[in-house]
Amino acid sequence: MRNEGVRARQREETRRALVRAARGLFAERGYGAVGLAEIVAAAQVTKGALYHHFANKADLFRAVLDEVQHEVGGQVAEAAEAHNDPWTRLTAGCEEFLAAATDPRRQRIMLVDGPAVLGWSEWRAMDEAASARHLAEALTELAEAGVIARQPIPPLVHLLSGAMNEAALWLATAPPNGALADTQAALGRMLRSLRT
Amino acid sequence: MRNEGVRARQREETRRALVRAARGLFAERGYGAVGLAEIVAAAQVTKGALYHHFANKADLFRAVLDEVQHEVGGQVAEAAEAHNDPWTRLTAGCEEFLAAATDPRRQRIMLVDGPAVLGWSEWRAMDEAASARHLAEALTELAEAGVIARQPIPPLVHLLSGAMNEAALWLATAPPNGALADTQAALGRMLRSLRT
DNA sequence: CCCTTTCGCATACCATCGGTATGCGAAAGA
DNA sequence: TCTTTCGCATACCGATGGTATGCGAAAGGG
Repeated sequence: MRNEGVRARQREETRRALVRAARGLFAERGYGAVGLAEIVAAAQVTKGALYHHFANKADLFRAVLDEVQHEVGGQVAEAAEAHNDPWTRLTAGCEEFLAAATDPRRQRIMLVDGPAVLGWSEWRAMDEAASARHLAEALTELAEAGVIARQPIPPLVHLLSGAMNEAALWLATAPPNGALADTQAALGRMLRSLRT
Repeated sequence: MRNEGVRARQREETRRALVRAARGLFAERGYGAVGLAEIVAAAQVTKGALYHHFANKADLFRAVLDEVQHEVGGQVAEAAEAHNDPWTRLTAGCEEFLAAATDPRRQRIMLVDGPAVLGWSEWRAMDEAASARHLAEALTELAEAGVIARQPIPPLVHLLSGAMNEAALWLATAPPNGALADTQAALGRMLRSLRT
C-alpha cells in the first residue's frame, strides 16, 4: 500500500498542500473573504491542480472541514477513553470538546462557516459522523445502564451539542475572567441533572 | 413626524421593498447563492437604489437579519409577558422561541447565514440586543429571587441559547414523530434542574 | 412663481472571482 | 521503445459585487 509509485505520492502531496493552505486562510479570514487565487498561491500550485482534486470551492472547504472535525473528534475520544467509568467518560469528553472547539484555528471553520457553506444538514451529518457520535454513544450507554433517566437521546444530543458549540464560540471572544471555569461548572450541573 | 413630504415616503418605500425582496431570497436560497441583480429585480429597482441605501451586500443582509431577530424577540417577549409568574415566563418564552426559530423563513437567515456573513461577534451582539436579552433578564430575575441557584448568568445564557438554536435547526429538518414534544420536555428538564 | 439646490435613483462601466477548456510533459504500462 | 495515462499548468470566459456619473423631480429661498 505504501509508495505506489512517484505519481500517487506527488498527487497526495499537492492535495495536502491545497487543504493545508486553504485551512489556514479559511481559519484566519473566513470562507467568503478568501479567493481561490490566494489559496493556490499559498499552496504553490495553480487553479488547474485545485480543480483536478476538488469539484469546486465548497468541495475544497468540505475537505478542510472534514479534517478539522476529525481532529476534534479524535481528541474528544482520546480524552474519554482515558477513563473507565462511563459517567466520567462523558464529562471528560465534554470538557475536552469545549477546549478543542475554542481553538480559534478551528472555530470559524467548524462552527461558523461550516453550516453556511455546506448547508446545515450536510454540516450536521459530518459533525455527527466525526464527533457528536461520541456524545450520542455515551448518553445511550448511560441511559441503558440506568445512570441517567431513560429518555429519547437525539433531542438531548442536539441540545447539549448546540450548548457546547455556542459556549465555545463565546469563550473564544468574550472572556470575562474565569468564564471557562464558570461555563464548565454550569455545563457540569446541566449534565448532572440528567442523572436518576 | 408623519408624512414629511413625498420624498421621504418614497425613500422608505424603496428601502422596504429591497429588504423585503432580499429577505425572501436569502431565506429561500441562502446569502451566497443570491445575487444583487436578482434582489433589485425582485424589488423592482436598480443597483443604484440598493447602494444608495446600503453600503454593500452584507449591510443589506444586516438590515434583513435585524428585522427577523426583532420579530422573534418580540414574539418571545409577548409570550412571556402573558404570564405573571417569573418561572412560567421563562419556560413560556423558551417554548415560544423554539417555535419561532423553527420557522424556515427565519431559520437560515437568523441561525446559519447570520454568523457567517457578519461574523460571530456582531451576530451575537445583535442577537443579544434583540432576543437573548430577554433570556438573560429572566434568569437574572429568577436568580435574585432565589428561585434558581445563584450563579454567573452569562455562561447559562450562552449554553441555553446555543441549545435552543441547535434544537430549532434540528426540529426543522429531521423530525422523527414527536421530536418537538421530546425536545421541549428535555429542555424543560434542563431548566428545572436550575431550580434550588 | 421662478431659480437654485438637494437628493433619490438609474445607467454605464470596471475589476475580480469562481469555473472551464485545452495542451503538455512526465510517469506507467505493454 | 512506443503508447497511453494522468497530474497539472495556461489561457480564457461569464457573472458578480462594487463604483462613477448623470438626470429628473422634489425641496427650499427670494
